[in-house]
Amino acid sequence: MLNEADTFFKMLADSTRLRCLLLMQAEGELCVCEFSHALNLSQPKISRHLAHLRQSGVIIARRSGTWMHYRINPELQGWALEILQTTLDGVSHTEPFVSDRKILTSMNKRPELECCA
Amino acid sequence: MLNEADTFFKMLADSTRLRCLLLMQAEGELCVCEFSHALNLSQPKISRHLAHLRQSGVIIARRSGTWMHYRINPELQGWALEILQTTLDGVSHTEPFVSDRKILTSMNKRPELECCA
DNA sequence: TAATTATATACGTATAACCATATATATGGT
DNA sequence: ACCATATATATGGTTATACGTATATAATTA
Repeated sequence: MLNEADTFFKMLADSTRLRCLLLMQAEGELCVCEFSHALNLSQPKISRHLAHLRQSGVIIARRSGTWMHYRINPELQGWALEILQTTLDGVSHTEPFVSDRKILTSMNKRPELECCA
Repeated sequence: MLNEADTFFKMLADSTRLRCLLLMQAEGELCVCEFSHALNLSQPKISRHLAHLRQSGVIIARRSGTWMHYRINPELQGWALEILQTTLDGVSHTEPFVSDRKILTSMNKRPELECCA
């Protein structure tokens, strides 16, 4: 997918998806429970949006045990990757993005940070 | 408007609006008849999308006689302006953007290029 | 004032997007 | 096999978006 530029922007046009994307852009790989905790949104809601992002090719997934880890697709076209970074730089100091990162980094029992990566 | 980043991306998430925006980003100020001609889309369709872009603050308008000239809002936040340029650079060599510009520049009787700017 | 050109809006409809809740699957451990 | 945890999907309802067509407004000119 992602032949069409407007498809890429559709993925950024929902606040839940944008928060997830910028969290990944800032922090790298994250799993569903981390998104759910950081954004304080239900697991099905997060999961559905991540599935959406994955289907459109913006992110990729990796399973590790029961955890699914998601990250920005490094094979995205250069301009798309650049836009993600520009957006992060532009809005990372504003809400809700500040809180999202803060809550994430203060989360304990994060899967990635334990044994099982 | 445009407090919210996802609102900005919503504006880019429709192919008609994206084509109009990139045409403005590339060519500067344009009027409705030029969009309608270049994209080969009906006047009401173009006009409605431009109104949408204007309401969200992404573009601004200037009247000159019967013509309405639209252009990218120069007071957009820096990151938003940067994204428009990055997008243009990234996709301007692909369809439908190539054709749009080609048809625009080969259009005769363009208002801006005559007396009445 | 009437006609013409350029643009904007209104109306009805179709489709798509999002949501909350409930349930299903998948993995690992006992 | 059973249970617990992590994640995914399905269902039904609500709202938002986009569309084509018709019509309205706004400015210009005769």
